[in-house]
Amino acid sequence: MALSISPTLSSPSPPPSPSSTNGAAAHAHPLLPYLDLAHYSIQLKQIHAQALKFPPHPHLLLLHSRILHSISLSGDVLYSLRLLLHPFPPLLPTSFSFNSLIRSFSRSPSLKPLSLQLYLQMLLLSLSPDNHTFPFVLKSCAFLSSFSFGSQLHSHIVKLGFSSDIYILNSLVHFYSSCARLSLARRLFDRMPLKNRVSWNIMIDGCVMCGEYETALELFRDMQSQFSPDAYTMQSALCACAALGALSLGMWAHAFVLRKCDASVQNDVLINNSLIDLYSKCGDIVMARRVFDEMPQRDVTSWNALILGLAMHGQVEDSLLAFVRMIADVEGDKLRPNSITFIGVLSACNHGGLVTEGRKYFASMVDEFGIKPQLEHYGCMVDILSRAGHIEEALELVKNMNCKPDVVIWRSILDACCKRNAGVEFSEAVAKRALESELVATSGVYVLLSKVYASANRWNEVGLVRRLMSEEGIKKEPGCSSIEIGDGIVHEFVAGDSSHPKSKEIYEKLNEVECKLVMAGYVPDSSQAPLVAEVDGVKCESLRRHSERLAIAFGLISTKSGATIRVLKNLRICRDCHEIAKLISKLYCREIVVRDRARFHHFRDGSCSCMDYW
DNA sequence: GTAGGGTTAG
Repeated sequence: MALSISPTLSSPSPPPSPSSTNGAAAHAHPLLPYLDLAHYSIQLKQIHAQALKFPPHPHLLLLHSRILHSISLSGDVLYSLRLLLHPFPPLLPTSFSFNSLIRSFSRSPSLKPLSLQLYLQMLLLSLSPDNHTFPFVLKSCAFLSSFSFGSQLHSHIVKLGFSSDIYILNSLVHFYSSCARLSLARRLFDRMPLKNRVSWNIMIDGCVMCGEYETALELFRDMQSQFSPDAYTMQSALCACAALGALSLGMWAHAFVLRKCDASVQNDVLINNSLIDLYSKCGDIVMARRVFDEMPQRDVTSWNALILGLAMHGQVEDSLLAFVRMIADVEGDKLRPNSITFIGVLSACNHGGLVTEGRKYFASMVDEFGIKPQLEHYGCMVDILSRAGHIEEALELVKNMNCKPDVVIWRSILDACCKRNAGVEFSEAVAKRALESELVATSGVYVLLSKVYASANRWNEVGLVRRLMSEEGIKKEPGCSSIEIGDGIVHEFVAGDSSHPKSKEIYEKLNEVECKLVMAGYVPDSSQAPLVAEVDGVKCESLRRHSERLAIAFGLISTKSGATIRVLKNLRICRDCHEIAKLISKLYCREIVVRDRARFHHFRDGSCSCMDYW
């Protein structure tokens, strides 16, 4: 009996070119062409209802599979799941129907765990996974970082003879790098009998995800002998350059997009967003703004990147103005801020010390925009309050948080206790909470606690902290600064470094600088370096060797007069180096840009863009 | 019917 569509059914217009991949049998049924239109989910359900009204039909099994597949594509995964588990009339589950559902589940963040369950269910029903099954399940494993599940899948793949399927291999490489097993991913990648552009993109992105930026860029170069980069490739390359923070490298990557990529890549929103981020992170906020102004289309992330970039560079007013422009729809972009927008806005308030505005934006995020604050928002807010001296209010906020405070939040408060001399006992209590909330012990809290003791002149306790650290095998992260000189070569310095070939000249320059500074009235401030003081014996000597100072001195002797000196530092810049950089910028007529762990400092004519609030 | 893309507190 032929199925017919009832007159009351609101059927979609027939597709322009009915297609099916299931061979002649698929074409045999008049309903099948409609089923490819996955987005007609209501109509699909109506077709399904019609199909159920009729007695079993020779094509019903096929029809059921196709309905399930198409509905799962339309996004109504729960309907598909019901269809699979409670089919009426009884439907024999097939690998195809399971694959359809596993795919739907692998695309939804909250349902990904269920796709692993479905895979197991498939095995229990003695259905054989095929070449389509594994990419979907591996995608879920990658997202969930389920290393053990994915490794077992790898064994199944080998056992079932799929080890040379390029889709499966690419999915495996992606899975291993998502689980931070980069060497496993790389081994698999290197041994692939055949690689395509996607294989390279996955491997490059894997390196970026795992922080292997130089390797990512090496692979990027290697890839080009076989494939031209696409938007995915460039996205990863730009991200690697941004993380390395070297401006000339970033400019090279931008030039690459402009010269070697077609218009679709150049106009890609994600690529342009990455360029805004790249220039912000490489210290050129003017170029970041230019990319933003000139990009053909913008989305929320474009605005977020601009707001965050401006905040990071201390252009607080412009950052908040960008937020106002964004919500006022001045550009006609019709965008609503998301939770990350508020990270940017609160971060701007924090860098500018704007407590009242910070409170206002935090409240409006919840009341006006209905965004539930996350740990990161509380982190910003606690930092805004405590750095401005409102430590009690910060603690009150922590008490009322909807999530557990992490070590970052406690460290913010401890940092404020330290800077504002909140009292040793109080600070000790905060340090205790910070240490308790730390999953893996790091040096940060100990360093702050030692500063608390140092500012109270309790040197015995400073020694005690040091002993505790060494007993627990915790080492202070060494300060490290880098500077890129003209030709793109990056020179790296650690505190007290004398390994650079030009070390002698660097220290001579440093002596010259300090003589000039002393004559200009500079007095060293060693209050922030209690731990180093003990190591080196003499405080002022240790301050003189801070890595950022060596990098700036090297910049002075290696770049032409008047050129901007750009330095990257892994830790926060100390107060004394900050003071020195301001004076150097004036005495030597140089702009000095320092990116430290938290933000950019632009030193110009004796003052800093952070207005000494950091 | 199959693989790969972004921004986030200190």
